[in-house]
Amino acid sequence: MRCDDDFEMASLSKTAAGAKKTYHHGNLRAALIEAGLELIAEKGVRAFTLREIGARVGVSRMAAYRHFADKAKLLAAMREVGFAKFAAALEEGRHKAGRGFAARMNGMGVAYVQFAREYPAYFEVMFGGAQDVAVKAEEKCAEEERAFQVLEQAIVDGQARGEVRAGDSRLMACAAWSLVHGIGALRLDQMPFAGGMTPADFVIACSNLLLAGMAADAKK
Amino acid sequence: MRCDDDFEMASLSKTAAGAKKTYHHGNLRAALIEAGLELIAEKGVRAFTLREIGARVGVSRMAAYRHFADKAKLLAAMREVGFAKFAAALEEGRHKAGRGFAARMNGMGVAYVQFAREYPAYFEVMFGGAQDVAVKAEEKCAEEERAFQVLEQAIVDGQARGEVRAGDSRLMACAAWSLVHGIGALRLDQMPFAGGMTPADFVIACSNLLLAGMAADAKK
DNA sequence: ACCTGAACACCGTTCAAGT
DNA sequence: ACCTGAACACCGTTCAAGT
Repeated sequence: MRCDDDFEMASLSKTAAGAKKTYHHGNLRAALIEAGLELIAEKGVRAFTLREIGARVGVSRMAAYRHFADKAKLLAAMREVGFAKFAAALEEGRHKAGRGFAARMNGMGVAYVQFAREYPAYFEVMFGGAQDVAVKAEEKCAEEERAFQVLEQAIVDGQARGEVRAGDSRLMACAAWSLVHGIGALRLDQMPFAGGMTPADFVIACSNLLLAGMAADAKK
Repeated sequence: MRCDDDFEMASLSKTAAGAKKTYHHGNLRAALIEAGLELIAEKGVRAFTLREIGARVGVSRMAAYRHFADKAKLLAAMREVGFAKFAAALEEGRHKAGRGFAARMNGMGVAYVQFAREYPAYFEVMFGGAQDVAVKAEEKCAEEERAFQVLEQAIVDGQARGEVRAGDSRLMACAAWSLVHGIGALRLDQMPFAGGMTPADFVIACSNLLLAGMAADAKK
């Protein structure tokens, strides 16, 4: 009943410039990625189907196979785009913050959780269980590693300036990453909190507890 | 080709006692839950289908509808069982640990991550993105709340005994929960670490950083 | 090269029956 | 009550064509 829709196949110009580029000329790939993200944002990963994406873009359900070997490969491409955006968001969070170690870490932490809230579709594709085992193997995309490096570098810098205790910087980066990831994944920042705390304040309050333990003058 | 398997429908006695109870006598519900967990453990949530589960238990693909309104309701039942098991694991982790605040928190943290590793099927059902929006609404099952209470109580106790700094115990519980959840969800404890650190050691090292910041004598 | 329709082996769910 | 088969509207993916 809603299968034979067959709606306007001629709607081609949807680029920002309004250029009349058709999908026959090279932008199908990007259009599929974008449509996939929109679909997930609207209806969740469960609704992510090649047929629906094709319909949204205005091509047959088989067109995607010209650009991606299978559904998993499209998801992997979306992951890559997501991590690039994510790494940029973390870097911006650090840059907009003050110059101190704690300020930078808090800035990145808030950016991390904000990203999860603002782009749930990306977050779901990047960290959700949508990928099957085959995709999990090749999970390590370059942009993911870069995002982690942004965080670890802040800790190394903090140690160099004597603001952070000595020790394995990678371990500390993992701890900081895990903390904010947990908040974002469990959406804890959106729970009602005493004192009408904003989501950002909540993240900073949690982050400060960990930072106090990572400080150069921390006990033990 | 592997559709018409139709293998032995007479395999009924699978209970621990070996009793000859058939699924016609009341244990179909539990059998479906168990088969669902096994299926997810073997092939991931993607492979979780009512048809396959029915085949494993030896009933038609429609039998499940006698006990669950739809697929989501079966998943919700599995969630409930999972959180009960999880809350018990956290409590055991606290009990087996020493009497100090840090020991208890570390014990629960290790138990949390160990649960994620040991029962990935439960963890996936409990926290994964498998649930669609409709299920997310009724997400708050009683056992989940209980698991959180176990953690928060440890912090309240720590404050009462002067081991933990003053402040919102719920916020601190959220921070501790988030930290170990992030480790478990991202499987960070299974990354190769310098010095041949065991998964449990890794969790404790991360946990100690946060605990230092939560201590009564922490700076700031 | 890039796109398509038909076909195949799967899904969840509804419905009308069977015991 | 509890279970079943047939049917319906969906899936991903393969294959043989179309331009």
